[in-house]
Amino acid sequence: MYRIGELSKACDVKADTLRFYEKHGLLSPSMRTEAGYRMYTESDAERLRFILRAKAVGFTLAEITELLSIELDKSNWACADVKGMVDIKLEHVEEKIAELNYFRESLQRLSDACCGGPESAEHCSILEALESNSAEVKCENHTHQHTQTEYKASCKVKG
Amino acid sequence: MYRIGELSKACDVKADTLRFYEKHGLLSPSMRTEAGYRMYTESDAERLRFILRAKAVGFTLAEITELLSIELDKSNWACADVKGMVDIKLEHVEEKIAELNYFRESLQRLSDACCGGPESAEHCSILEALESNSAEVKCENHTHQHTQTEYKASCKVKG
DNA sequence: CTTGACCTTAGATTTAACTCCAAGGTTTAT
DNA sequence: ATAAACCTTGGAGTTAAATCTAAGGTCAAG
Repeated sequence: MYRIGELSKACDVKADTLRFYEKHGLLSPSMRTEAGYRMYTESDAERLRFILRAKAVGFTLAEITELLSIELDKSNWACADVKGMVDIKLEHVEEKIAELNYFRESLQRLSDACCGGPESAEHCSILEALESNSAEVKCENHTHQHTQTEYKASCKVKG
Repeated sequence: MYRIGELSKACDVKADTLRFYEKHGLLSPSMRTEAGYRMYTESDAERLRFILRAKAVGFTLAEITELLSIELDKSNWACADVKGMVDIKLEHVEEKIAELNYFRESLQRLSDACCGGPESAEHCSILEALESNSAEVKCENHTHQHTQTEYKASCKVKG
């Protein structure tokens, strides 16, 4: 059992945010002490972590509420309805994964290109890395100085 | 070359949003007509698509600005600095991908469980699907009615 | 038995990211 | 040549998601 300050510290959110989530129906403490203090269980903490993860990948609180509402228990939902709902979310998530893979590949290409070798190239921005799908994308320092000695070895200047 | 309304329609954003992005340094039209109309090139459109993709996976405009600023051209950046910056973003993206995979697996498990067969189970919410890493997660309709006949066939009622 | 670190509520304020509005200039179609 | 459909700017308003403030109650330590 955590008091609001403890949970807030443990999950790196403000206590105010937890009260805000409660007011908006995302997360309510499982109990209150006699004095009215909120007491959160491990399962509440679990739910909070879910919310924070979902937020981190771009779901809005409204969408998260919807995700969390996917529960059959004692409801009158047809399981086909639930399945449909889940499958829509699933598609949504898969799209996001595809987009992130696109970013990852582009960033990787950019990272590999930079200081990766002595080859010359002009493709030195994210956007150029994105546009290009060739292996040609190489980045080499043209005019800029290297100030951090520990990295100098890996960066060769074109003569 | 697109006028603001054309680009806005093509990318499904408001013209106001494009002006907003311009004011905040994310995207400026490559030129203006004599009358002051904004004219966007294909490359501007490319940049806009990048912004929108990044937004969709949870980057803030400030982070996107930073991503877009990763350009070496004529700068005094040491390429090690740029590489460091890119690698940090890369880690960030990889974390997001990991989180989304976690969602995807959970949703998939939930989807598979629902209406997947006649077995009984109580694990019918996202949170329960998340907690569980066993194959036991099966969802079957207990008390709810099926109203959509086209789905009835795939849902078996426990007698 | 009080000091300081916690907690409570209600409500005001902030921040990011739009979104809208007013007053007016430009283009295009009839 | 004029109405409809564009565009311009500056500034105000909105929404989501916190974050802060004020006024006070609770609790463990010294």
